[in-house]
Amino acid sequence: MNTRKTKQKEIVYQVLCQMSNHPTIKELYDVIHNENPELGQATVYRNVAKLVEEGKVLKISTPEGIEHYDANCKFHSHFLCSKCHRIFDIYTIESKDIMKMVDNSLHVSRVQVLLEGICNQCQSGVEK
Amino acid sequence: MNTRKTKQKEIVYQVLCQMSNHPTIKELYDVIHNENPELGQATVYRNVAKLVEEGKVLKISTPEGIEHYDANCKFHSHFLCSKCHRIFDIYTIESKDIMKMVDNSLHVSRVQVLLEGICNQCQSGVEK
DNA sequence: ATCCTTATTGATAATAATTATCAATAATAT
DNA sequence: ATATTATTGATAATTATTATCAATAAGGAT
Repeated sequence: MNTRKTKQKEIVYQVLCQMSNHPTIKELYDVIHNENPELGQATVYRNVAKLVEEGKVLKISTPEGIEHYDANCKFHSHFLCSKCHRIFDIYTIESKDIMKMVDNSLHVSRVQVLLEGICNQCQSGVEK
Repeated sequence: MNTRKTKQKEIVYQVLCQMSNHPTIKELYDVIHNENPELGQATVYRNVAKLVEEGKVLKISTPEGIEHYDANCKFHSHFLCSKCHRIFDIYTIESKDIMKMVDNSLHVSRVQVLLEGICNQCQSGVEK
């Protein structure tokens, strides 16, 4: 007996799966806590960390500091809007095409591509 | 008169330029503070942030949480070793090749590529 | 060169994010 | 059903970053 299946961990994972906006821990916790007031935030931290270790959840690091999380672990890239700070998915980049550009003596287990710029909506003047 | 040239800012930049190991703020501060005991850490935080804004310094975000900084702003990618946690430069990836894979209606101002894996040295069993 | 204005600094307090602690609870092997 | 111990919940502790504010100094004006 080394790792146990708990209601809390299942809730954390399920809620994250339903969120497609790459939430921060805080945003994830708020949603979870709303429907499960007894589920504490330390538990959210612990379980998200475990899910990341297990490879079931992706941690997205941006230059804006706070980490975002994504239950979609199939390779894809992200676009961060410097204005509205939202993260969008980019599916047109293939990891194998990036790997072609890397010396194959390197043992690469993960590739993360982050684009930064102004999203179409912010570009077209729709103000915050 | 809007922004001033200060000794402190110059020191922060020069020391970072001499460090090729992508230091964290703490590592940068330690080196700076060693030779300039009067230069406080809030000043390092402030000036690094300014240099990043001005585009003279690059902020590198990794899934390990803390930010690293790089005075080399010419496009290049990074390889993070999951074992020794060092960051290596990768020069074989071209940003224009990545941009070819992105819908060109998107206004992209920066591209960040991070590879994760085990570096050659850790791979070959040289223990920590 | 001296004076003025105010951006910047240094020291530290405040805030925010994350991790550690620990008794109580609950998952699972026996 | 019982025993073992991983996990939880609540909170304290820690760490990282930002804000505050009086003192300093950059650099334009005189």
